[in-house]
This record gives sequence, C-alpha cells and structure tokens, in this order.
Amino acid sequence: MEKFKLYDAEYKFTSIIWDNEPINSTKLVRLCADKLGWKKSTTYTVLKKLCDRGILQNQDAVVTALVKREDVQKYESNTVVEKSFDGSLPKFLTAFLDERKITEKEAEELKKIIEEAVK
Amino acid sequence: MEKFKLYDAEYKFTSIIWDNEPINSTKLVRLCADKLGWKKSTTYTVLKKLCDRGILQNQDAVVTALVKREDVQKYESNTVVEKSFDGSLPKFLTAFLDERKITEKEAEELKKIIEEAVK
DNA sequence: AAGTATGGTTTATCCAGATAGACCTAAGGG
DNA sequence: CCCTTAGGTCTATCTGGATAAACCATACTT
Repeated sequence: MEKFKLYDAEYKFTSIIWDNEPINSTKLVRLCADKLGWKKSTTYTVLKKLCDRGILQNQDAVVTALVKREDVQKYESNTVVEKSFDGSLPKFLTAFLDERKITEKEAEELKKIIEEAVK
Repeated sequence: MEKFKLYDAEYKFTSIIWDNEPINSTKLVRLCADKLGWKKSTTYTVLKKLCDRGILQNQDAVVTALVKREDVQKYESNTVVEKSFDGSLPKFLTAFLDERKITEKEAEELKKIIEEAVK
C-alpha cells in the first residue's frame, strides 16, 4: 500500500487536484501559484513525479487523479494508528479526545459510525 | 505544540526510552545497537538533539524523557486529523473503519471512550 | 516575421533527516 | 604507567524532499 504514501507537499498538491479535477494543466499551474506559491516548473515537476508513481494522470493537458482521496485517507489513518498506537483504535481515540469535549450530537454521529462497522 | 513533533527515527528512539526509562546512557547505546542497528555515535547524536529540544534529558549518564508518550500521541492524533481529514474525527473514523469489521465488544469500548468526552 | 501563450522536460540547488567516523577526557584495573 | 571502558562531542557524508531556473517546441496572434 506504499502506493498511497504522499509527502506533505504532494498531499497539498493532490488535494487541489481532487478538489478541481478534471483540470487543465495550465490552470493547475495557476492554481498552485495561487494556493501554494509555486512556480510553474515546480508544479510540473511534482505533477510528473506523481504521474510516474501512478497517482495522477496527465493526458492531453487534462490532469486527473488515479487514486481516490478516500484511499489515501484510509492509508493515512491506518498508518498513524499502527505507527503510534500499536494498531489500537481505542488508544488513538483516547489520545485524540483527551481534554477535548464533544457535544451529544457529535457523540451520536461517532457511535453510529462505529456501529456500522460491527460485523 | 511543535515541541512534540518527532520524526520517524526519533520516534522509534524515544519509544525505546519510554519503555526503559530511566536508563543509563551506555545501556541505551547497546539497546539501540540491538533494536535499531545504530552505532554509538548515532545514538548520542540523536540523543543530544532531542535533549536540546527539551524532549529528553541526560543527566549524569541517566536518560529520561521530559515529554510523555501520551503527549506525543495526542499531538500525532490531532495532527493527522487536521492535516488529512479537515479536522473531522468522523471523517477519520469512517476512513479507518472502512472495510474493517469490529466486534460488539470493541464497539462497546469505543463508545465508552466517546461518551467520556461528552461535556 | 515577430511576439506571446501553452504545455512541458531536464537539470540543479538547498536544506534537513539519518547515520556514522574520528576524536577526546576521565576513571579504574593490572 | 599503560590499557580499557564509560561517556560524550564535533564534523562529515548520504539521501531525499521541496523548489525552481533554464530551456524547448508548437500554435496562435498581430
């Protein structure tokens, strides 16, 4: 699943694409200049790298994503739980919610998500 | 909270200390050679850096942690949710639990943790 | 014909994380 | 006295992520 590993800059960049795909490459250059402060060549360099890795696609100046945001998110969530929490979701939740208060409504939403996962 | 940011190698290293503190520095060198394959100088270099950053402490050859594992975990969990999930815990949970099944008992444990956080 | 915008590649720089080699001092043992 | 061990610093190398400069070809505009 190393396919879904995105570094910080790559993630921000890919996010822009997810939000705007399909997007013309020149427009993407402008967007990145705007949102990330990148020069044209930077955008093309990163774009090419991600295309080579099979994460993005650039065909006839139209850029699209080959992997879904959800897949990367899934990878991210699993990675952090594994790496920092012994693979334990309860440990993760405990750490995240420590000193953090949520409303009844938010709690309901979370519980619903959990119940959906019960086999 | 940048204080709690640990890079991969630093995290593994600090984990060893959390598991063994207080620990004599020479023993730590041996442990790291064993578990991480590090040379003595590598251990001391990383140790010094983390001491400078106020994360560890090395006094009279006794190494201890100044920040708790829980604090780093809290930072990690918050960071990933912010960076990859718009700060939304439900989004995180959904991604994590996607295609993953949990038992009734695990669900109960999770719900309990959630209820504790309701203000 | 000259200028300009589009779409892109190749190569390079810079910096930081990861790792280690060389070297140093003080204390204790034979 | 020499040697070893403990405890540690300073400096260096290697690698990869982040960013960009320079350069190029094609097509459209004036």
